Amino acid sequence: MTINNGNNSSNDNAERLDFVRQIVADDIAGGKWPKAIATRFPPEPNGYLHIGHAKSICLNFGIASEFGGTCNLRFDDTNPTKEEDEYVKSIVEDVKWLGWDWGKNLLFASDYFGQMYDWAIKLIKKGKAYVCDLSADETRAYRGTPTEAGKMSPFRNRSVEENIDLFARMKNGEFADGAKTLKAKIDMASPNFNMRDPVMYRILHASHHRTSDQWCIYPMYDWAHGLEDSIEKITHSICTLEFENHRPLYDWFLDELGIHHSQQIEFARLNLTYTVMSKRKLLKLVQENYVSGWDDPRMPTISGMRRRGYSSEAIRNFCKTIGVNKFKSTIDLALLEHCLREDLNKTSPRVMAVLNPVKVVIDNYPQGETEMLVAVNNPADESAGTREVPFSREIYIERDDFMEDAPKKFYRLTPGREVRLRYAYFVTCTGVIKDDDGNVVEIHCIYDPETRGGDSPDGRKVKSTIHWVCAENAIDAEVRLYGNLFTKENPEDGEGEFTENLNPDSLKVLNNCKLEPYLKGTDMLSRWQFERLGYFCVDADSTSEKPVFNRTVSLRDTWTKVKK
RNA sequence: UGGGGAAUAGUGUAACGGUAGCACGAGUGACUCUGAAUCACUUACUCCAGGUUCGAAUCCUGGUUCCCCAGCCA
Repeated sequence: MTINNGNNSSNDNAERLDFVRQIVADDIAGGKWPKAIATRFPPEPNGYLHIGHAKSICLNFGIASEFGGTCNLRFDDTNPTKEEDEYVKSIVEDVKWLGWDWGKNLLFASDYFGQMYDWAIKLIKKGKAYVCDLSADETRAYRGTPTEAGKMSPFRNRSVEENIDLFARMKNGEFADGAKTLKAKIDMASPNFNMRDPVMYRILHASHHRTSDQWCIYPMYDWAHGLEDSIEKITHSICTLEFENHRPLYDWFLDELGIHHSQQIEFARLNLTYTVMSKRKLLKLVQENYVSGWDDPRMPTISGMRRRGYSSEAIRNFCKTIGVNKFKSTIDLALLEHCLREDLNKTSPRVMAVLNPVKVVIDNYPQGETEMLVAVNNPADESAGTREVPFSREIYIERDDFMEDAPKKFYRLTPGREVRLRYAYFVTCTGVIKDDDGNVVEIHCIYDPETRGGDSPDGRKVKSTIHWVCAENAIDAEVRLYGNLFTKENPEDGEGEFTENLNPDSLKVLNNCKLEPYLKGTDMLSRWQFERLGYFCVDADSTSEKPVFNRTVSLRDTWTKVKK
């Protein structure tokens, strides 16, 4: 079966299904689930969402919407020692920003603690669970090794009555943290460690961000997750590869309980070059101040990317492009940037900005005069219209657009050469003024009044067009240029910690940037293309006196390749 | 030296016994009032060895390599 999910551009070609969608399609075709299919995205609120989560979000919500099902946003909040409400808020915001809708189903595993407790009692009564007094160290020792079976806990054969009593007292807080656990009674000789009497509950006298001090015991992932899926009548429980070994246990709990049994399907998590993706590592970057926070624009977090200027459309297209598979792969960051530019090119209005200004004086232009010239807002979108840009005798151009001794391949401004000032005039460089150290501080030009608007009536051509900003009306701005956070494709490479591969030049702040006046008072997060430079967005640090722009991504640049 | 997974151009992903295709990247050229975008072309792939078959990336056998698992984390 193939489906066509509407917003794909490849016309009549039905999209091929990835292996997860294939399973869902087959299940529907075979009538396995008489009602609509149901998926869920189950984050633990112990960190911010990142681009890897976006892959999972797009998979789960995407499948639900393509197959006429539903997708719940469910917090897997079973470990109060690591979870916080701040994370819940950010996750809700990020999923929403990505454009997905969970309807009324904003759910919490902690709401099911009562039901889970009852089911644990049921297993105890069936003789399939017991209270164990072994310490964490002892439990590890009893578990055995890959080649040797584990040993049975001396507490494995307590009576049902004693287990029920002890378990109730665990719940009531009569025992210290770690003193006892509830374990499933399965098979200490199983080659799969997860089946060697896994812990179902541990004692934790910790305050939970939602249930406060109501519970002294908290369920472990393996016990809790399938129950959560079952309660919500999830049909396809999609998770990452490392849970493949856990599937027999997932199935065992649901079968022993005889309750709704959803199918667990595992896919490979996303890896991206030049970035780390584990929450532990991202947390370290935040806590040890390698970055300014979870939403630092260099972070692969959804909030960081949003602040950097990514559109949710670009992220969703990326997730669609990379596909879904069962083996470890690492996506080239260039593909993410391609998806970004593809969207931004269509949607971002163009504007002129000079990041590294040098003054140009047009000697034959009338002193004290200013005129308005018409500029196109977005050549990729005619409906974006035009705007007026002021021009006068003194302007700024990019320092990189001038060279005194230019190589043959350099066709920007150089003494004696005529170039076009975008939407303005042809100008010819007549000379430069330098300071004592030989740095160019001012460039002198003459202009051709006949070329107003940027075209020459005599049909003469210029080799290049450069951008500029009128000196008198320029807005001063700060611009932040971001590079890769790490210097290595795989930040784990090398013998040291991954933080040793941090790129010291991942942030460059430019304080003397000049923007055309059209940009005055622009909205937070609004996205622009600075012509010939890249895509930029307004940062939250902007003030009315000084706007701050983030460079989302540069334009593709064959010139720097030519320079080699 | 136990168990569970997986291998297709540089990267990612299709092909479901019948022409190994697509995207990104890289390269070349065209066009251009953004050295952008756009367009055209080029480049390069089935982990290995056997077998079944008219025909194998696909099925079988045996190997190789990589990933995951011994938290009272998820």
